[in-house]
This record gives sequence, structure tokens and C-alpha cells, in this order.
Amino acid sequence: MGRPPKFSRARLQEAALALVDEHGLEGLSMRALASALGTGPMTLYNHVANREDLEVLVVEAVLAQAQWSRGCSDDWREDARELALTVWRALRAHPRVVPLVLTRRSRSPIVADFGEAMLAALARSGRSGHALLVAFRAITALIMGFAQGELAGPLATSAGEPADEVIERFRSLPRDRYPGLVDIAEAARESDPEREFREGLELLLDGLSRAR
Amino acid sequence: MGRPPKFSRARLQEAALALVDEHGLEGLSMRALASALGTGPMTLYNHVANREDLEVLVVEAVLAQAQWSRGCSDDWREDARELALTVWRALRAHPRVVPLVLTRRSRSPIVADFGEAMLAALARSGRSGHALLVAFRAITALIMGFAQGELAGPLATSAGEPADEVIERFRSLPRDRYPGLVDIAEAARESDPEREFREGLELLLDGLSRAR
DNA sequence: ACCTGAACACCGTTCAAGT
DNA sequence: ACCTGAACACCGTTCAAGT
Repeated sequence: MGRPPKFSRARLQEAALALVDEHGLEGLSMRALASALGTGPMTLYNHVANREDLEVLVVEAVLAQAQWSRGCSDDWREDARELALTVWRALRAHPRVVPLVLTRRSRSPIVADFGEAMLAALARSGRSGHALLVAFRAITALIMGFAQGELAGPLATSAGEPADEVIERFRSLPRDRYPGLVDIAEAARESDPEREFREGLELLLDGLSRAR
Repeated sequence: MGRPPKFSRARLQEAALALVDEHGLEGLSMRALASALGTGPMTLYNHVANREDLEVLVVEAVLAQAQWSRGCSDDWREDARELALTVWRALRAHPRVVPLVLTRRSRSPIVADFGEAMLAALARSGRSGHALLVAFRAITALIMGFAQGELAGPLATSAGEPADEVIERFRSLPRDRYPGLVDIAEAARESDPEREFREGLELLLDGLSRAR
């Protein structure tokens, strides 16, 4: 006997994302999500295969927020930059989901479409085949790596500890042993994440412009 | 009454890493580790604060395998390259630990020492302060991002699915809609991870050489 | 100082039954 | 087709007691 679903997959996705945004990764459980949706845990299994499947759904909810103009400009660097920035911003909007984005694999068309758009831009730098593959791997690595670095890297600013404290911790290292770390910790005080990402991205784009 | 520890912290670290290497992340539990060490779960709490602490220990076991020569050459690019490669290789030697490396933060001297060595190399490109910070963030992002990409990126080759299958999956996409993805999937067939990383790294080093 | 068993409050998921 | 309660086999961790 056909029964209408109690809630849509989209509703479930939205509720799961809200749970992680608000309570972090450990706030996401089948049971917690179920009660947020007003049902029992087992109901979720009508919409989702298992917990990992649910996590992929959360990842895709975040990635879906990356939007870009479909056409392309006459400057491939500008296109690649726009694409990279929109993904990076989507990740930054949901910092507590980043660990999931880094570790779960999605086969959603969102990922393929983004990849294809980025490849279209990079191809216009004059690359194809192996060189295009390397360029693609490098730029996606840079995006994910910057997101990771803010979350868990040496100068990570999130994850509970306030930014100023992390910087202070590095600033107070022995200056003779760690002059470089002290230096960048000072610089980090009057910097911001988007600027750092943009300038880091520009370094790679410079490399992509030069080599052939 | 002073009792000698039943096992050292190093022994615990080693056993935990072995557990993850062999059975993956889900094979690591307080209970499984305890029985691998021949005791009850609660004994572990004499050596480790909690599960997260244990995970950081595993991360540090992997990072500790990154070794580099202390002196520096007359070529900063060569030094940065060596440092990046040694970390990347350490990560690759323990693919199932990578998700932990991406998401857990360590305050071990290993991390600080690596950072300082890398900064020393990058500083010799003529950078300091904010520009040095950006260069550092970019190169660490590239390293971690490449490790992430192999694990969970669009063309990821690990995570159960064999490399050939992933590539085949992309190769069989509609060529008119995803020409770029099909192209790099073909290229990926006769490529290897270290080559891709080396060449991706070179792109960033090119960018670091040019800009000032 | 270090070890440890029992117990508690959670998990994800199987199963079998409902509509 | 979709829902759901009971039950199972796990977790990490607190507590209280041992040496």
C-alpha cells in the first residue's frame, strides 16, 4: 500500500546540516536527527542507507551552496579564481562540516559539474591530458588544503580555541628556535582568512600562467 | 605505592597505529586497542586522556616518520621540495590515517619543527611577514590537499574502490557533457600519485619564484 | 602511581511487525 | 511503499575499589 513519505529527502538533508552547524559533528546521530524530525530513528532508514550515506548528504548540502556563472570570461585565471572562491566560501560558511567534506566522497553531479567547469578554465591555460590533470589536482588540493589548514593546521584558528590565543601561543615560542613561526604568527594578527586564500591561490595561478 | 607502567606510551602509540593501518579507522577503539595490548579498556586511561587524545597520538606517529636533513642547501626550492615530499610520503605510507591527520590538531614539536624548517626555506625566497605566511599556508595546503585528494577527492583512488574502476567510471561519463573529466581520467591511467604531487608542487614553486 | 571490573549512557543497525 | 518499537552488539567513559 503506497504511503506518502513523512518528509522529503531535502528536508532530512536540511535538518542534518542544521544539526551539524549548531552542535558539531558529534551532534549528528541517527537518533538526534530522528527526534529533530519528530520520529523514531528507524524511520530515517527509509530515506538513507546508513550513517555514512547521511554524512555524504550533509557534504552535498554544503557543496551545493557553491554557485558560479555558467558562461566563461575571456580570462581563464578569472574563471578559475571565481570557481575556487565560491567553493572555499561555501566551506567556510559551514566550518563544522569541513571534516566531513575532507573525508567523505560524493558522487553527486555537483562535484562533476564543478570539476568540469574548473577543467574548462584550466584547459584555456593551454593544458590538456596529464598537464591538465596535474593543474586540476593542484588547484583542488589548494582549496581543500586551505579549508583544512584553518580547521586543523598548525595555525588553525577554529576548533574551539579562539584565533588570538593560537597566535599568542605561537608568538610566545622561543624566538631563537622558531623565528619563522613567530614571524608569521605576528603577521597572522592583522590578516584574514579570505585574503590569505586569495593570495595563496594567486601564487598557484602565477605558476600555472608561467609553466607550459 | 609506585607501580611501573604496564607498557610505555610509545608501545601504545605503536599498537594504535598498527590497528588503524590494518583495520582502518573503525578498527580503532579503546576496547580493541586494550585487548591488542592484553589488558582491559580502562587501563588505557592511565596513559591517554580520552579517545581524541589517542587519535592525536596516532597522527603524531605518522608525522614523526617525516625526516629531513637539518642543514640547508643553497637552493630554497630544493629544500622546500624535500620537506614537502617527506611529509607527503609519510602520509602516503599510512593512507587510513590520513582522515585523522586532516582533522586532528597536534601540538607536537614535530609539527613546529617541520613548520620552522619550511619557513626557513620559504624565507630564502625573499619573503617575510604576511607574504611568508601566505607562502606557508599555500604549501602546507597543497601537501594536505594532495593527500586528501587521493583519499576522497573526485578522482580518489583509495577508499575501497580500485583505481582502475574510479578512472573507468569517469571515462564512461558522457563525453560531450564532461570532456575535461574524461580527458584527465584518461591521463590518470598512465600516471602515478608521486609524479602528480611533484609536478603540482612544482607549479606552486614556480609561482613562489616569480612573484615577490 | 598504576591497574581494573562493573555499570551507565549512549551509539548504529537488524528484525519483525505494522499500515 | 513507508513507518516503527524492541532488541542486539557495540561504543567511550565514570566510579569505586584494588595493589
